[in-house]
Amino acid sequence: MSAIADVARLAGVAKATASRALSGRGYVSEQTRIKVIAAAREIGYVASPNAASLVTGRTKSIGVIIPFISRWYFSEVLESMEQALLDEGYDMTLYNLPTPSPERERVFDYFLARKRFDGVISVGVALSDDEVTLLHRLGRPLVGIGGPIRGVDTIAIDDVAAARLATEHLLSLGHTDIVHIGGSKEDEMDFQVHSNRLTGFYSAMRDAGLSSSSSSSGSFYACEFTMPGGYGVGLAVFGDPRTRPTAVFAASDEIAIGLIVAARELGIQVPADLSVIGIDGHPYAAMFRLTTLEQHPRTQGRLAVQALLAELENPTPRGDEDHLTRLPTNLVIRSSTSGPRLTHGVDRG
Amino acid sequence: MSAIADVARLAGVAKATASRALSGRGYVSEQTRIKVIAAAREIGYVASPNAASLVTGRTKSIGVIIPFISRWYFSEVLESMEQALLDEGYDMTLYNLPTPSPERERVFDYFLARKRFDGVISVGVALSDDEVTLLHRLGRPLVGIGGPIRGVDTIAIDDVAAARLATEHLLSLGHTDIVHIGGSKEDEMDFQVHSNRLTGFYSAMRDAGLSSSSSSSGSFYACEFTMPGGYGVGLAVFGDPRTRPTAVFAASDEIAIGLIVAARELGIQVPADLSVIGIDGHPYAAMFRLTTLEQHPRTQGRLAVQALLAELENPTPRGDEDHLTRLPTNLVIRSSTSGPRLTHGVDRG
DNA sequence: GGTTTTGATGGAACCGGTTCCAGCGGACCC
DNA sequence: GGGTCCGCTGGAACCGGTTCCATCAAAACC
Repeated sequence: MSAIADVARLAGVAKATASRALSGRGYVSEQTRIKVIAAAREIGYVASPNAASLVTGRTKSIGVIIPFISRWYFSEVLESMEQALLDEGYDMTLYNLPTPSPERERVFDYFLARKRFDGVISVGVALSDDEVTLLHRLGRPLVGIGGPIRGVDTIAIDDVAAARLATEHLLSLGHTDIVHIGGSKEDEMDFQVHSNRLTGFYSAMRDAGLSSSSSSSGSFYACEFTMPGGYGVGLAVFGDPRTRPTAVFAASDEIAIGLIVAARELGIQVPADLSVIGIDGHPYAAMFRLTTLEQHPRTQGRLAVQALLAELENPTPRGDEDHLTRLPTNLVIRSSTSGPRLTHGVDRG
Repeated sequence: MSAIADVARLAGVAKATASRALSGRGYVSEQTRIKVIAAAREIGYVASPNAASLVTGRTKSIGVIIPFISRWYFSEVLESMEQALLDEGYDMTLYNLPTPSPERERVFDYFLARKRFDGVISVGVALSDDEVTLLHRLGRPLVGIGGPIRGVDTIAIDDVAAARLATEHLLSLGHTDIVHIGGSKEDEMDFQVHSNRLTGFYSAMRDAGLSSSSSSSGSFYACEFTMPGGYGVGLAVFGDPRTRPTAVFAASDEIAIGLIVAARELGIQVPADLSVIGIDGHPYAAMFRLTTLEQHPRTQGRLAVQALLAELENPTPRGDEDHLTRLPTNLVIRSSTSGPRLTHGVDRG
C-alpha cells in the first residue's frame, strides 16, 4: 500500500535518503533518521522485499528440500530450522521431494531456477553433481543435513559409528545372536544412512569374532522405516522360535517400537527373551522403555541454518572437499536391553 | 543471469513482445511466439517472479500458518498442500506458530506484512478479527482448515458430530460406563476442537439417558494430544479397577493407542475388559487394531488449496458470513471395540 | 585564506519484468 | 475508394526499492 516514496514525502526528504535512513546503510544525520523512521511508523510502512531483492539480489528467504515431512526426524529438523530462520528474519520455502520422483526435475528446473531464495538446505536428499553445480552457478550456497554431498558443507551423525556403538552395547551385554533390522538400500532415502548403519553393524560383529555369514548370527532384515514396518518384520521374524535372536539392533526407534509391540503380542519378554536397541531418541521411546542412541535433529537443524547464514555473510571460496560436521550421539539405557537369558543357549556359561 | 531483454534481443523483437509471447497474454503472432520461445530456451531463460510480482502484485507463493509440524494431522495436511501447490506452480512459505507465542505478533507485523504471498492458509490456528482484517486489507485471501474463522472460508470435519458418532458406536455396543479422554481447553490448539469433541460426547451421553454428572458415567480426563499423553492418563485412570470404565472414547488415535498400550501393560484385555475408539485414521491404528473414525487430512489440504486458488482466480466479494465446508468422516471398526463383558456390572442383563 | 576532506543530501539510473498507448498495415465494410 | 476494425508490434512508463554520482556546506588541513 504505502511505498517508500510516501515515507520520503511525509518526512520531507528524497527517496534515496529515506532508503538510507531505514536500511542503515550510508550517511544519514541523526535527526533526519529519526524523522524518517517516525514517518514510516506513522503510515505503517513495511518495505517490499521483492523490490529490494530485485536490485540487491538477496531475498531473505531460504529454500528447504526434504523427502518427508511426517517422519519424526524430518519434522524435528524442519521445526528447528523454521525457528532459527524466523529468528534471523528469513522466510522458509518448503520443497517436499519424495526422493525418487518426477517432481524432482521440475523443482530444480522450474522452482529453484526462479532464484527466490538466498540459499538451500537439503535434508536427507543427496543432490547430484549437476544439481549442486546448478546451485553454485546461481551463486546460491548449499548446506546438507544427513550425509555427504560432494563439495558441500554437511551436518550429520556418524552413522557407521552410531551403528557400531549400538551393536557393541548388545555385544557387551553378552549377546551373540544379534539381528539388525533397518531400511533397505532400495528404500526412499538417499545418503546411505541405511547402508552405513548396516556397515557399522557388520563391522562390530566381525570385530567381535561373529561372522555375519553364519546362518543365525548377525543377519539382517529390511523393512519400511516406520513403526508398522518394524511390527510387520517383528511378527514374521520372532514368530519362529528357531530363528529368533536374543537381541535386535533396529535402525530407528520407530522400527524398534514396532518390534517391541510385536514381541509383546507374541508373548516374548523384553528384555528377558529379547533385547531391543534403536537409534533416534524418539519421544515415544521412554514409554516403551526403549534403550536408544539419541541423535539430536533440532541441533542439526540449528547448525545447518547457522552454517548457511554464515556462508551468506561472507562467502568463502571453496575447494572441492566436502566439509563434514559430525554430531555426537549419546546412549540412553532403559530396560529394553539386558543380558541374554542364560538358559537360552550354551554359547556361554 | 539472463533477462528478458536478452531473449528479446536474440529473437529480434522488443521486450514487450517477448513478454507477451512468454506469458501468453495479449496479441502475438504464431511465428514470433515460436521465435521468442526458441530464443528463451536457447539461453536457458527463467523469468524472475520477483520482478514480475513487483508490477502484477502476484507472487505465486502461498503462506501457511501451522502450529505443529510433527503431529500426524498437521504433517499430513502440510504434505498434501505442498503437493497441490507445487502442481499449480506455487511456492509454499511456512510459518510454524505454536499458538500462544510471542512469535505470533512478529510474524503478523513483520513477515506477513511483507506481502510475499498471494494468500494464506491457516491450519488449526484461529485468527483474531484483527489478523483477518489485516490480511483482507492487504488484499490477501485466507482459507482456514480445522475450524471456523469469522468471515473466512474454512474446511473441517464436524467435530461435534464426529464425537457423537464415536460415542454412539460405544453406546450401541451396550456400554454405559464411558469415559472421554482428550485435550484440555487450555491446550495449545485454538479452534475449539477439544471442546467440540467434548460437547459431542456429552450430548450423545445425555441423549442416551446417561447424565454426565453422575460420578462414574460420562466423565472426562484431559491429557496431551499425543501417544505418551494417552499412555500417562491410561496408567492413572485404568490402574484403579473401581474407577475403570468399560469403554473409552479418545479424542485422537494417538491418545487411543497410548491408552491401549497402557491397558496391555496393566493386563487389561482390549476389547473384552475395555473398548477403545479414537478419531483420525492414523497409520498406526491398524497395527493396534484400533476402531476409529477416519478423517482425511490430505483431502482437507487439497480442498483448501483449491478453494484459495479459486478465490485468487476470481475474487468474490464476501459478506461477513463464514463459509464452512464440512468433510465427512467414516467409521472403521477393528477389534478394539466390542460389547462390555457381561459379568462386569448388572447395568444390563 | 585557499584547498582538501568529510558528512549529508537529492537526482537519476537501474533491477527485470508487465502493461498502457500509439502506430501501422491489411482486411472488411458501405 | 475512403473509413473502420482488427491483429500485431515497439516505445515508454511503471512497480518499489537501492545505489551511483554530483552537489554543497561545514570542518579540517597546510
